[in-house]
Amino acid sequence: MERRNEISIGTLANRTGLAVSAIRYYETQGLVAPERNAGGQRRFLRSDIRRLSFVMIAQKFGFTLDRIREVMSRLPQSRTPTAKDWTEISQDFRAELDEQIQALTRLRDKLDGCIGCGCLSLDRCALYNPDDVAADKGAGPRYLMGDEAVRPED
Amino acid sequence: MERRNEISIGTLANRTGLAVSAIRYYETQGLVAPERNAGGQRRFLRSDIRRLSFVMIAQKFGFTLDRIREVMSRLPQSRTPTAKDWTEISQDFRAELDEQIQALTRLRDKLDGCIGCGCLSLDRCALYNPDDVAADKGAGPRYLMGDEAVRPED
DNA sequence: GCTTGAGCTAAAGTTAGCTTTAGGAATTAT
DNA sequence: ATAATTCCTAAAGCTAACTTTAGCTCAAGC
Repeated sequence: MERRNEISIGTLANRTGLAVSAIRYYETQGLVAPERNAGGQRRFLRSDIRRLSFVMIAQKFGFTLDRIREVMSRLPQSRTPTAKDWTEISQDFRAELDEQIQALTRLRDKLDGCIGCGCLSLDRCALYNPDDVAADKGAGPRYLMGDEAVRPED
Repeated sequence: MERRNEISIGTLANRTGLAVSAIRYYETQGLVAPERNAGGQRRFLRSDIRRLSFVMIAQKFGFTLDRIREVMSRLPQSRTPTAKDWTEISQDFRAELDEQIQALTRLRDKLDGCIGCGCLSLDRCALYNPDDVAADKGAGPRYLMGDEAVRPED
């Protein structure tokens, strides 16, 4: 039975458009924390619809689930988050999003310079500098170029 | 022996900062196509330094290896690419990059509206519309919200 | 001419973000 | 009361972009 203010995973899936499997996965990642009923089935709160909507929006912005969990951890634990609570953490994202846009724009402007000069591979190229976009999750140094031996005809 | 204009995988790795294993992987993905010497070892051209530099730059912009291979396939096959060739395909990227920046900016502006109204989860929310950033590689519908049952206190 | 470093292949492992599968158990509908 | 849904867990699979490992060969230096 779905009691007032309690919903099943299927209902939550329908409301959010997420797959049931995705919601279960989000639980393992600490993004929602449903209770269980007598039969062991998950019982979510209606406010979890908003919670997962927030997750989906943040993902559209390119944030990782880890980062999203971090930001959401700033929501009050003791009570159901209000509209104001959501607004506040949204502003955090807004700031990061701005940075990301700016980083991408800077990179684009550098590329413009390189298109002009046609080098694209010499170590004096502006793209050489790693003052870049986002965090590269991969391992290793990954620096660009350093190709002093390339001659014009290469 | 490294003959004039032929370099080993190790040399290429040093010049680009890439790991040897990454270069081998790029070969499987059709991003470079080295020849082999008598002993079966890869022999790259010096111009491959520029090729891989281009790959690295494009990756910074967030392009997938598949997309990069596609764009690079427009380079001349019959001769070593000139600076002008590189400039031309760079402009393709430049255009896509612009679109991406604009999409992100639009999304940010929508978020601004939502921060203002504090809804963040109602189906009249601007973030509901999927005129979005990039292609979502994942499967499934993935629409946002549609949460008519959420009441103010949720 | 032999030791050591560089290279080779094939296969398995890694992270993120999920989905799919298999085999049961709980709910809901009739 | 029984059939049809829905849900459960655990484990394996998937894509991207690589790395790691194992076991072996090649090439370069002394």
